[in-house]
Amino acid sequence: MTDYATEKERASLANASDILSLIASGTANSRAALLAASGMSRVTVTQRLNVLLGVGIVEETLRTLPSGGRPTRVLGIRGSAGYMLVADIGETHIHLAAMSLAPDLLAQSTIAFSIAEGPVATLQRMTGEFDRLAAGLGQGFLVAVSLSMPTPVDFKRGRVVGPSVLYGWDDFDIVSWLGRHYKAPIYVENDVNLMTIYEHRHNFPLVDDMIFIKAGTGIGSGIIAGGKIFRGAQGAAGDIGHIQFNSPDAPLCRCGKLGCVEARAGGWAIARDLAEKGLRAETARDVIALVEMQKPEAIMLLRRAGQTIGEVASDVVSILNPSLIVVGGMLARGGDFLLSGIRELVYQRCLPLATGELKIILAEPKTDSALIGAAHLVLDDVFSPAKVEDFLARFISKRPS
Amino acid sequence: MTDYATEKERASLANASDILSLIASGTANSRAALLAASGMSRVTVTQRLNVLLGVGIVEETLRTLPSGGRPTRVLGIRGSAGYMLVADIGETHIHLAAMSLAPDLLAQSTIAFSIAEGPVATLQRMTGEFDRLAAGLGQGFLVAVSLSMPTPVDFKRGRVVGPSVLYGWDDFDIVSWLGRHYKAPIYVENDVNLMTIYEHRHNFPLVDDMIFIKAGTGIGSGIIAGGKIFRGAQGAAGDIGHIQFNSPDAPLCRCGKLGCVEARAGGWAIARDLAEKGLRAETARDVIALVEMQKPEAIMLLRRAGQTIGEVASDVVSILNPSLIVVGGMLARGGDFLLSGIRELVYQRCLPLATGELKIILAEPKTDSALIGAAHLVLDDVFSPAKVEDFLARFISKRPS
DNA sequence: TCAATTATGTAAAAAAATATACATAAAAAT
DNA sequence: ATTTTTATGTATATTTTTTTACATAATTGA
Repeated sequence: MTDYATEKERASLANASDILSLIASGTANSRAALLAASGMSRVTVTQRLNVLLGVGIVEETLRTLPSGGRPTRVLGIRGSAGYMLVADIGETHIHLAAMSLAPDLLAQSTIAFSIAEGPVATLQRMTGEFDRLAAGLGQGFLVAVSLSMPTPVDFKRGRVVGPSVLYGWDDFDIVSWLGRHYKAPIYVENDVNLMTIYEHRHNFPLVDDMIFIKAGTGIGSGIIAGGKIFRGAQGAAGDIGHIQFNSPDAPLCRCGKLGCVEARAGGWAIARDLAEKGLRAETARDVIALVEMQKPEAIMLLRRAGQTIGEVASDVVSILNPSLIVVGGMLARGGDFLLSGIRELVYQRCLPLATGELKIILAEPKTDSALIGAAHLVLDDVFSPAKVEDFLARFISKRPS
Repeated sequence: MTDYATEKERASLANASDILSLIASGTANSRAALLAASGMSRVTVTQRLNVLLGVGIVEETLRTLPSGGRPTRVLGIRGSAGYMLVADIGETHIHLAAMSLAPDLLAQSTIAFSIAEGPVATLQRMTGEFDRLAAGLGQGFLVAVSLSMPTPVDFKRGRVVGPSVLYGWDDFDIVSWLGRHYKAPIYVENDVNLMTIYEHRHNFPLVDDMIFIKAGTGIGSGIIAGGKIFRGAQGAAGDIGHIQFNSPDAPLCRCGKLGCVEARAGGWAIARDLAEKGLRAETARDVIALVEMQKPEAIMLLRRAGQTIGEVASDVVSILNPSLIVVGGMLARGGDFLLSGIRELVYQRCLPLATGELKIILAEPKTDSALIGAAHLVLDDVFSPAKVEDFLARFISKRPS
């Protein structure tokens, strides 16, 4: 008898998946909108939605929308229906967290990390910490694990690729390793792409074509093309830090080439130039500290860095014609000192057609944007039309009943 | 009685639209594949497919695929089910054609054109010529009209945008004007994007991320990102001709800026430099003629142009990480003299991660690739899941019965 | 040649979805 | 307060789709 009921439930849930996807993506957030968006009859929508409400993956929010008549009751994913484990691996620390499906931070912690540590030891310590965080939540459904890496990542294969600052991680099969520990999808993505996803999903969900530039110790960017993150063939898209400009004084980059953007405008390059002038600076943070102390040398170099970034940004604008550029990373805390140079070069170099509607703005300083981006990445993928059915199957079989 | 039958037919056709879309996109090309791809039952697929075969929009091709058992009968759009009117507006001529849905050339003609002529007079002459071409086909179903423009185009709005070489076309509502003459969708797109679509759909349909560079009198490019043409916010994406490089000898560009790629490596720039050296050259064609005559000056300048294009191509590779770059346009007829410089700079400047799998090749010389691209654009859009239903409705109401 | 394999068609029964018609609910507009 | 408007629920008849079961078709491989 129970078996029969479960069978029934399984079948209903499979059918309900397209509705769940519409709700999760924000395409439709009410019964009326679901009717229009799904093309199904009201009876069917009602019935399937009730299944989703019944198993607790969707909820009626407290919010309503005025409609001219009876207000629309807003539907949404139930944040507490499951949790994600996310981690942002930096160059000195790893920031770990458990997040709800809202996505909201449920619990977090930070552990030390050395780029020399190697993947196995690191992942072992991470799973230990993840397990501790998860235990604090009590029972719950693990939706996915999602990692932010400070290196290029081949997203499809779930691996660090290319010469990386992380020793021993190149081509290490992170997904398989973590897959032995967690029976849930594992995502691995580059930190700049995740910060880009955060800015897009969290702040500018309606902008279809935008760029996020991270100006920190290094310089990188992420691309939203047609509303989706664009990764390129190897996941290396947006790598603007090592675009070269010729000039008589082209400085040597840490990649071994001359005149890279990063060697001119990255935090480490500015720190190098400041040190030459006798000021103590090693990191992007030090540079910003000096700028905030109004040191003229630091301000001048940050302005010049803005121009260099503007030079490469103008290439990006000519090639991609975005409608928005968001500038983040530690150097963005230098505010207009950085931004004005970027704007100057972009408006000087690009054709009016491309700059007419273009906005170039600063990101809010936010230390955990990659972490939240990692959560958004999970939600976008797990609830996508192609995968939502798998999600639901896992959800009903694993949820505490 | 006939009314009832028509009602029935209409309803069946609306349901059959998703199957038509799968066939047209190449996602499924057999009954078995349709079963798998559509998720519908065999009975339903058979029935709907029979409707499509019955009205003559789909056909069983002569081709079969070995399967290990009974061979798969391959399905496809019936080429003669309708025709498209396409035109490639160049700077001195307009190339017009009627094309089948294959897409194959059914009839074509060329008329003179002056960039000073203005849109109304031009479109009037074009419709006259289109009507003549269509009359030669006898009765038939007009699927769409599609135009290739030698200027930036805002595809969504169907208009020429930005300062253009065509006087009076800027912001002229081409779609509305032609819409009064033809009761069919009207498409207007930039020629480089259409050449890009041609290369992608015709030669490299499986490549998801590629760039087409047109090196002719001017220099432009088109971007395929995630398997689709990428246009950017204003349709200006791929505009690499006016990316600037600093150098002491930066030449003046026709856009008014100094040091643009086009002013260094465009056909007009090379002709300018050749003329300075006493050789007679005005167009990209003249330049290639001199190269084919083995004139050392011309070869040298073409090589150098290749390096300049390689410089901007390396920016594109860093930003987009494509897996293929196709180089076309008149200058591409210079073969390795152009290509080697491009390759040299890209491999020198880009990180191995981005260049490891990258292929850089020449396009086949083909004068009507924009024209065929214009046809592919129509087919991709008209049979897209979102629009295929409209297509079918128009098809049954207008087809000769 | 014959078995194995995959492709494809279809009748009949069962299941699912829709259309129709009639409800109630909760706000804004009057 | 009452009407209007939009949101939403549901029983019933009807229509559509799927499932099941049994076919035939056209190859490859033993």
